[in-house]
Amino acid sequence: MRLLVARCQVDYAGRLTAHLPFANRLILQKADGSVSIHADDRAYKPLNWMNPPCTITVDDASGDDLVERWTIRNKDADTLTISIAEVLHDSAHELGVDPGLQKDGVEAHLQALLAENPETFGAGWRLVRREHPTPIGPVDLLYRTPEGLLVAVEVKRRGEIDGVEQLTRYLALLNEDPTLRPVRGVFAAQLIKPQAAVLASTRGIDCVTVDYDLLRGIDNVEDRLF
Amino acid sequence: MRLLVARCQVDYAGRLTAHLPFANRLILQKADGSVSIHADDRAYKPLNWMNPPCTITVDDASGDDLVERWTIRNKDADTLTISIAEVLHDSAHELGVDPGLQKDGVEAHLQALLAENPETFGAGWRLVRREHPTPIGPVDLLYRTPEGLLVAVEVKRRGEIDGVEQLTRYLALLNEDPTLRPVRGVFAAQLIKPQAAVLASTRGIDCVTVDYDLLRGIDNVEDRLF
DNA sequence: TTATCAATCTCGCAA
DNA sequence: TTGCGAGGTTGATAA
Repeated sequence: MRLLVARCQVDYAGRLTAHLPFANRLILQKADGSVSIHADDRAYKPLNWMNPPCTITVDDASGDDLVERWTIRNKDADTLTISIAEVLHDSAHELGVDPGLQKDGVEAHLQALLAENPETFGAGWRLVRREHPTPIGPVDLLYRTPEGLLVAVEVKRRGEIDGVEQLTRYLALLNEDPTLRPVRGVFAAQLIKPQAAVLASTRGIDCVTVDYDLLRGIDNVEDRLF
Repeated sequence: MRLLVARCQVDYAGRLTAHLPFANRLILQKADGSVSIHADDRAYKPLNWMNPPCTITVDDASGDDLVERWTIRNKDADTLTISIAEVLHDSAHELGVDPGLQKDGVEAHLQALLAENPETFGAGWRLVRREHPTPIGPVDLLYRTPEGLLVAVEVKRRGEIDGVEQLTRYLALLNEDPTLRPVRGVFAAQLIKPQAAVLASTRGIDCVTVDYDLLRGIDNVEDRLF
């Protein structure tokens, strides 16, 4: 990884065109060839960047009163041009391959917990299938109630309007099949936004707010029993 | 901006929990207090980060064979813990405030061009209003055809299924108003994905693929005439 | 390769 | 403050 602190001007041309006037910035060149330009604020997002794979060409541009000019291109012919006027710091470091991030608590885990705990929705519910395939995508969870009715469940970490729309499309499709009909819908999330809840109710979809920590607790208790 | 290259272990607890085992990484501490941790690949996304505003506490952790332990917290009590075992590089740089990015070519510009060129959709079309307000959000463009019919246009850079859903909601609402009814819909984008086009046709919505460069050309020609 | 969907999304704007 | 939509979204996964 090369760390370059420099007074520079940056131009990007690709899906949009963007320009950064001369100022002091950090330029990061990584082992995969990627480049990013950071200002002295915001943790997450660089001012400009070029994702790998890309190629870097370095030109002498002393005629333009520059130390160097970098031209970085990817396969879509997007170009990032960095005009370096003054170098304030330049160092390189061998970091090696990163062992990578271990995550927990995402939607997949929530779905798995709900698959293992059908009673979250109602007494006597049974899981029919996870990721039930349809032509327009998989239904997260499909249950059968004690009355023998099918219920399609859409799981989100945060329940927003898009999720209700998605479930609505699944329900319309499932209810076209006479062997399944009638199929009800349940929108399950850790947090359901009011607008999503209102839209769901107009569609006849029930909302269930899920307590992730509680479910995980139930799961742990069951683990201990077995 | 402080640049720290160090062998470190990182733990995040917030919306999810995540763990990074010991390895050499770049730690960026910026003037706004934010912190990000980068591996030697990927231009855009840090492995871990904490957005501003946040507070950093530095502890001596020599008892754990560490140089330092940083604990970073935001207002939601998310915590990012960086355990630093060895420092390979440490430098600080005054960059000043960045003049910021100048952009062109986003959806807003596309919408402006379409507002100025109603004939893109049909001869004799007139613009009624940009950002026509409704209770569920603004309709991008509202036109009247030579026949006196209203047409709501949703503009996207890339036309996908969500955009069709959005326009459908607007049309349902507009058509509830007897003083406007009937209102047709047009989905306009630089590129319309097949799935979106199919969904639009089932909703009776027309699709128009817009050539941004051509429109901009027309615009330039008009500028010259005036 | 393409399509789909989640993300500690981030970021900006408006109510 | 919250909500909503765009983003050079990025990134992962399945078809």
